[in-house]
Amino acid sequence: MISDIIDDLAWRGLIAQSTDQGALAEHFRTGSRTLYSGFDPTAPSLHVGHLLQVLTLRRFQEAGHRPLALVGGATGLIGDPRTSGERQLHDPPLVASWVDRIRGQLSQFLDFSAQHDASAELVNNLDWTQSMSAIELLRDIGKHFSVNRMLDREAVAARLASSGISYTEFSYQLLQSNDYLELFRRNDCTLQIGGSDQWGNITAGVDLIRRVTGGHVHALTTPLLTKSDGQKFGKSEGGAVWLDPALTSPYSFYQFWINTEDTMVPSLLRRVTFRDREEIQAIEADTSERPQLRSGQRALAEDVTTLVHGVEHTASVQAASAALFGKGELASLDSGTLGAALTEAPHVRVPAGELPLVVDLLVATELSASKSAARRAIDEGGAYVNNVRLTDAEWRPGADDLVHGRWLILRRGKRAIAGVEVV
RNA sequence: GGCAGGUUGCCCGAGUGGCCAAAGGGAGCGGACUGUAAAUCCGCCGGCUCAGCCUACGUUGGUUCGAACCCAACACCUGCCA
Repeated sequence: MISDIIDDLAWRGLIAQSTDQGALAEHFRTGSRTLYSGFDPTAPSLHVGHLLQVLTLRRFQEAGHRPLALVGGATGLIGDPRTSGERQLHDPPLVASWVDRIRGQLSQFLDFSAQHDASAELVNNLDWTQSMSAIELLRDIGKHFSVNRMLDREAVAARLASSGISYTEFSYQLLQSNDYLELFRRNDCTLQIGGSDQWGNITAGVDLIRRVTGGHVHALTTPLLTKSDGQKFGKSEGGAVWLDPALTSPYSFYQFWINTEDTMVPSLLRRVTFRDREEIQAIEADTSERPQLRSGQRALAEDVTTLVHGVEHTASVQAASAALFGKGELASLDSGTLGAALTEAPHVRVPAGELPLVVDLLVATELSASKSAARRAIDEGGAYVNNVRLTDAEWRPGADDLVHGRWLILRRGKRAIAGVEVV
């Protein structure tokens, strides 16, 4: 157990902003506390961007505190203002189905049977928001909010200056603040954590609690993960990296972390793994001395994939990655190893007989988005079959080209590999 | 409600009758280098039955041999006024 959780978070680079850090540290040093973080159901799954919050809840729990994971069944129906523009409202039944899926995902990261007072709990703000009347919201909650201050919030200000903002989204802050108030009353919850973009919403809750109850509670935000060029972290091949294996396969998930750029390895190891300081510092040293070994990326990918997909899947995708990206010839792998590796990677099955044109196979395996893109890849010298560069877009593989009589290994560029199994 | 401006490809943005699948930038992709990294350089970057054709510049209709560009109506956005 970590004796000083706040100190540990600071070392890990997980504190972007907080209310009085001395008081916060003291608060968590002197007893088992309850904290929460909220997750709005805006999609059927959480993605890697949410991971930081979930794992930070877990760190608090491992330090003996009680985490509440809130799913925004109510706030998800409203939508937190984004600078980019008004969100599209989703139908309540759809949001409800997302709530269920996200509850399941959250539950795998926290311990619900913990001893003492540290057992985690899942809560849904729809439970207390649904029954609230308009009068209650406006009189009991709204009266404590200054529109002047709400307008100062970055996302709101940006929207006012550009596309405008609906009353619906403008009201979001009231609901989130009320969540904090509710959890403070029900569970003596005294800390809310979130991404640094949530600072305004969280401190609004802190203020509300003080005004309504006189109570003093805390706020802590984690830095948003960004790449070295300032780009948003967590996108892969144009899409989000999801935690749901049906949306992002464990193989792709593992590959995402393996491809982490060197400069991000130290901060990610600290932020998303549970290794201790000595170990992380050793890995960092090794990564800077012998970066080509990618030991930091490997540790990172292994740990995060294990957290999200479990030990077994991690072992499978590690073996697959080692086979597909190993130095040896793919054809020298035995049939079982190759088959297992290609099954983890994206793959398609085609019937024996005359095989499709290679451009069609590139599309079928989603290595290329269209036939034009596939032809382009071949023209540019970026497409390979069985590690041999293709030169003819009209090429059609024959029986002789199959490895072990039934496999074709397709590759686009250096990293994207897919299998074709002839059955 | 009135007046003005705007709506272009994944994003930003130029284009105001034929030379426009549409400048430039970003993102993305490939190649070279390397380490499944970053940076850099080069190339690509709507689709297809690919020397051609089809879709596309808010929507619908019109003018024209020909429209992203002109006209009309509608929708939405922004600003100013009420």
